[in-house]
Amino acid sequence: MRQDAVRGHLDGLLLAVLEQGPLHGYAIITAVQERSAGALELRTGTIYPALNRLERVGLLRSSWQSVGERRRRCYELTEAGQRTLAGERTAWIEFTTAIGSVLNPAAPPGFAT
Amino acid sequence: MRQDAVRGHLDGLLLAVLEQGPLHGYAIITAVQERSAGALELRTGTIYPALNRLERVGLLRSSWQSVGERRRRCYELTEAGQRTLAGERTAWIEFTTAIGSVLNPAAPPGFAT
DNA sequence: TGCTATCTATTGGCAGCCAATATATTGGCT
DNA sequence: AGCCAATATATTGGCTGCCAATAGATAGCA
Repeated sequence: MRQDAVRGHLDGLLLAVLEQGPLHGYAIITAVQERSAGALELRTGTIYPALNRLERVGLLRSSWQSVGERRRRCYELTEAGQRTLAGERTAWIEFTTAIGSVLNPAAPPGFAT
Repeated sequence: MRQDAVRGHLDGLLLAVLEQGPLHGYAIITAVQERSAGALELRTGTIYPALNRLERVGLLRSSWQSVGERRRRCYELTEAGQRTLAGERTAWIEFTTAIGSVLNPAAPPGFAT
């Protein structure tokens, strides 16, 4: 998988893994990795700025937690984030439909199978 | 549809529309537009450099044609281009599978429907 | 005489992800 | 005790690759 593959779809990925409950940054990376069967390996330089941006625009909310001496910053979806996630899913379908129909055109009308 | 949406998939689109026969640049734009039901509107600044690049690396071959006074540059797939197209289709499936499985996770094992 | 469609082409810009880098804790293995 | 991998957060600079803007030419129609 091309490293740059998530370009344009990162927000949707982040929102999606946070849908089922709060996660901290490192856990988000592993969650995306697991759910994509290892295909998508996000880097810290990719997600931390993105998470900050998503919080800044009100799609996420964060809070610091402590596990012993270790601090974690947990992110969770806001209501706006949930609505945006729904929009991202719709956009994803439109996107794959568009590209897919060019890449694999349907048989023309009247084409006998 | 985001304008920037084809990023990373442009080559596949160009190769795919050329699979069924040679086309010139302008016709490629309309072909992509039609096959995507209007969703994808490529610009000249997008495709001409891309077509040149694909020819330079041997995936396309071009020839000038004349229709009256008007000149057209027709592109067609080389054999390498056909092989690359097949690879692009495989990569597309892997890509959509990866993103899709994160965006819309399958029900976990044991989840009663 | 314009306006739209057809046709090719180049350049600069910039959005957005990544590599590299920095820092610190924790737990297991030897 | 010492080392290393895993866990955890964060920033910066850079580059890829598409797009907007621009340019120019022919053709047909109102």
